[in-house]
Amino acid sequence: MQSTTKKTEERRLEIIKTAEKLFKENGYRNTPIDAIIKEMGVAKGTYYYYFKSKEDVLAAIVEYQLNLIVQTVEQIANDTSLDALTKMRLLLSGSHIGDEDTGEIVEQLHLPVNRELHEVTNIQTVLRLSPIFAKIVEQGNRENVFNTRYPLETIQFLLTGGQFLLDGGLFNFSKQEIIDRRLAMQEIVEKALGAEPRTFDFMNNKLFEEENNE
Amino acid sequence: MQSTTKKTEERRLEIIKTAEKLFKENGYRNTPIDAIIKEMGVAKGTYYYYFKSKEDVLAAIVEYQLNLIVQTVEQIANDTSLDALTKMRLLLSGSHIGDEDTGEIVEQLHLPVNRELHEVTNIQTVLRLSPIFAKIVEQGNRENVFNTRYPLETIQFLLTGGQFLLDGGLFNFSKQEIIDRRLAMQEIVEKALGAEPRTFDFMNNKLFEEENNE
DNA sequence: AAAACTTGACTGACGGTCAGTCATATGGTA
DNA sequence: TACCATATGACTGACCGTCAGTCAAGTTTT
Repeated sequence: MQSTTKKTEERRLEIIKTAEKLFKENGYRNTPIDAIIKEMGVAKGTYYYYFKSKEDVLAAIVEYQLNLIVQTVEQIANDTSLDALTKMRLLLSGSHIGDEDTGEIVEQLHLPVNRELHEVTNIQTVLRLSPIFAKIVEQGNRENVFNTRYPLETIQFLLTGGQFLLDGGLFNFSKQEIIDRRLAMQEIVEKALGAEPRTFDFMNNKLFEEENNE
Repeated sequence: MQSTTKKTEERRLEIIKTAEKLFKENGYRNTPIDAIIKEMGVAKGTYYYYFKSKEDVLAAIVEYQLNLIVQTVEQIANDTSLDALTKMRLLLSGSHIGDEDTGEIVEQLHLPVNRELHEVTNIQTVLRLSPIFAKIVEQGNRENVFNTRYPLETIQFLLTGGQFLLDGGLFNFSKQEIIDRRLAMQEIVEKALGAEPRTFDFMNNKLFEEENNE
């Protein structure tokens, strides 16, 4: 029973990973299920034994990626030895939150062809991360580095803005436009959370290191 | 020649309106082009004479609706007799920006079935309204009621948050959750624009009048 | 033997194409 | 003015290819 379950889980994961790869290469719409099963060398029915629809595997991909991220974020958020600002720095310094897993493929993600992928990811990201971040904000309130009346709602708003406007790949901004928006976002975050100006400088650290690369 | 051209425009609009109606009733995906042409009593080819794809008419619907809104917004924004805060009040008081045209149908729009409709609408709304609002913010800076370093980027962030989180129908929030988020949003807007607290009270006026209805 | 898993041919829906029809307009000719 | 030829734009609907999803039957595992 255990080995079966494990095997089943493996198959499921194999489909997820294969689909993820193909979706990122060619886009969700341009990837027929036939392509996935051909790549895997299995029959159509096998796919539908594990997933009930095409969208279903999309949701699974997002859930899988997001679980990894949530794990990391939660670990930091729950570390009682860290103050709120340190937690924020660890979570937000460098580039986007979602980068950890997707990493080098991020470029491909920005194809207009991948709207479906983004859409689901963005919404889920906001919904799952906001309660965790809200805890940190509350901690920051207690530590007197933040001053926020509605921690959850505020962080949810900020995450939404950041996710959809910057990380989501929905808007096709140029490199410079992204920089401008990230700088503005830092100010908005500081003001919204009631933190001192420049408290969130770490959000844009890497921006200037990489600025001259292209 | 003129009458021909006009007739052409009418047909195009007829398709847009028919498609809009069916999309809102049954969702974008669940509305085959065959349904649109059947409703109109024309042939498939007629549709493709005016639109090159199914997505094409979606974009046209959004463009049409948005043009109406942009017109209204621009009129207020360009009124030299109004100060920035009055403009903001006129544009933001009451409920969502996008309500003017969609109005009573808003409920239907919240079906999960209409993601495609939202997505395009949301993005376009942000892109087209942000430069106009930015002008108002700059005016507010000059009038010393606002204090914003990055007017365009800030307003774009705020619009994105508001649009996707609240107006977009992407998140299925309950009535109470929406109220909480709108209250939080007011504070964020005030802080981000550097306005005095409660300056944007008008954003949530109608909230409390309607609160007891359901 | 039962249950879990796999197969792949098949179906139906649907987006999109295209050769062709028809009414009206334009314009040349006598 | 009457007549014919040519062009144009709107429209038709049969047809095609793709693809998500089904299912009855087979194979493997427990």
